[in-house]
Amino acid sequence: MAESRSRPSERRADLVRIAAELFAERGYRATTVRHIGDAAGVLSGSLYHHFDSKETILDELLSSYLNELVETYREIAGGKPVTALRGLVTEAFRSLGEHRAAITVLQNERNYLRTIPRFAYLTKAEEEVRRIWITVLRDGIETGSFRADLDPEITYRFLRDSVWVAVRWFRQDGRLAPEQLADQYLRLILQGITNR
Amino acid sequence: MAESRSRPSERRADLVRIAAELFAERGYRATTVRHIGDAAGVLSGSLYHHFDSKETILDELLSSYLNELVETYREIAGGKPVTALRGLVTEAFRSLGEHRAAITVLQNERNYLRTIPRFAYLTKAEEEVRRIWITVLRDGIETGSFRADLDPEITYRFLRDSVWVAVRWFRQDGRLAPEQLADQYLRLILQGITNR
DNA sequence: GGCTACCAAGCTAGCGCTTGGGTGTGGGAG
DNA sequence: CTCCCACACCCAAGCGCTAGCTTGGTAGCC
Repeated sequence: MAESRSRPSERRADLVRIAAELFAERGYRATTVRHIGDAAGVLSGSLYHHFDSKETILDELLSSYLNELVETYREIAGGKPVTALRGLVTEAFRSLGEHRAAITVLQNERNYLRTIPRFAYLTKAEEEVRRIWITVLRDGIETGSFRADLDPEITYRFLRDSVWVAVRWFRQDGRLAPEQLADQYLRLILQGITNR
Repeated sequence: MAESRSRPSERRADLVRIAAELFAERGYRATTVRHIGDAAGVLSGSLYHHFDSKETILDELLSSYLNELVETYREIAGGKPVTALRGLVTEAFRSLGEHRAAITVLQNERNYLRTIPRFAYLTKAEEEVRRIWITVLRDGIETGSFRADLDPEITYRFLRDSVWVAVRWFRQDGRLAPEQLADQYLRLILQGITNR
C-alpha cells in the first residue's frame, strides 16, 4: 500500500514537532520516549504505533530540514558574490526561526550522530553546504569583491560558525527579526568593527 | 582531615584528564563510568575511591577551567580597547589548545548543565565574561576606535560565538598556531571581508 | 599497620521497545 | 438508514539491558 509514507498523517507530524522541542531543550539522548509520550499526552509505548524507533523520529526531523536547506542554498548561490553571500546569511537566519529545534539538535549531537551509519547523510549535506559557501567566497576573491588575502577555508568556518551558533540565543519573537539580525551580522562580516 | 581536597593527588588529576577527553568526544551523558574506567585501566567501581560521583569529575574539570579563564580575562581587559580586544581573542584561542575538552563539554552540554543547581556557577562565570567583553566594546565605541553604530550586545555575541565555536575544528597540532589563528580572526573581525 | 589504590560482584532505577488487547469512527453492503 | 467491521490510535504491563553507584575485601608501599 505504501500508505504510511504517502499520507504521513497529521498526528505523526505533530509528534515529530513535540519531540523536536524536547530534543532541542534537553538533548536527543537525554530525552526519553516517556518524556515524549508525556508531552504528547500519550503513553510511551503508543509512540511505536507511529514510529518504529526513537531514532526514526530524529531522522524525520533532520532529513526534512536538510533537504529543504540544501535546495534553497543552491538557488541562492547563483548571482554575484556579495549578493549571494547576503542571501546565504539572510537565509541562514531565516531558517533559524523555522527550524530552531532541528538546527540545535544538529549542532549539539553532531559528533554522536556522525558515528551512526543511518545518519551518514548529515556529513554529505554538510559537505554540500560547505561547497556552496566556499564557491561564493572564491568567486568574490577572484572578482575583487572580497579581500585577496582571505583564506577561504578559515573564512568559511568563521562565517558558518558565527551565523549558525546564533541558534543558541536567537528567539523567533526577539526584538530583532531574522532579516534585521542578518543585516547586523552582514555589516560586521563585510565591514568589520573598526571605525574609519 | 580535608586531605582529599588540599592534596588532590596525581592520580585524581589524571583521571579528570582521561574523563575529560571522553566527555569531549562522546558527550558527558553518553560517556559511562565504565568507559572512563576502561580508558584509565581500572574497573568502573574503582573510580568511586577518587570521586563520589561522575558529576564530581565534570565539576572539577569545568570549575578549574572557568576560574583560570575569568582571572586571565580580568587582567587583559585593562588597556586600550583595540589592544584589549586583541588580547581577549588571542587568549581565547590559546585556551582552546589547553582546555579543548572543557570548552567542548561546556558548549555541548550547556543547556543541560544550566538546569542542575550544582552548576549554577557556570551561568555566573558566563555573565562575568560577558561583562568584561561588553566593557571593552563600549569603551572602544566611546573612544572612537570602533564604529559608532555597533550594537554592543549583538557584537559581543557575534565575537564570542565565532571565536568559541572554533573549538569544534581547532586542533592544537593543526597547520596554524593559536596566535596565527587569532590574527586571522582579528583581521576578519576588525576589517571585515570586503576589499577596498 | 595504616592508607592509598584497586578488584569482584551485584544492587536499583530507568532506558528503548514489545506484546496483546481495547475503543471510537468512517465508509461500504444490505 | 442501519449495521458492521477494518482501521487508526492508544493503554497496560512488562521484558532485557545498561546506567550510576555500593559494598566488602585485598595488595603493596611508607
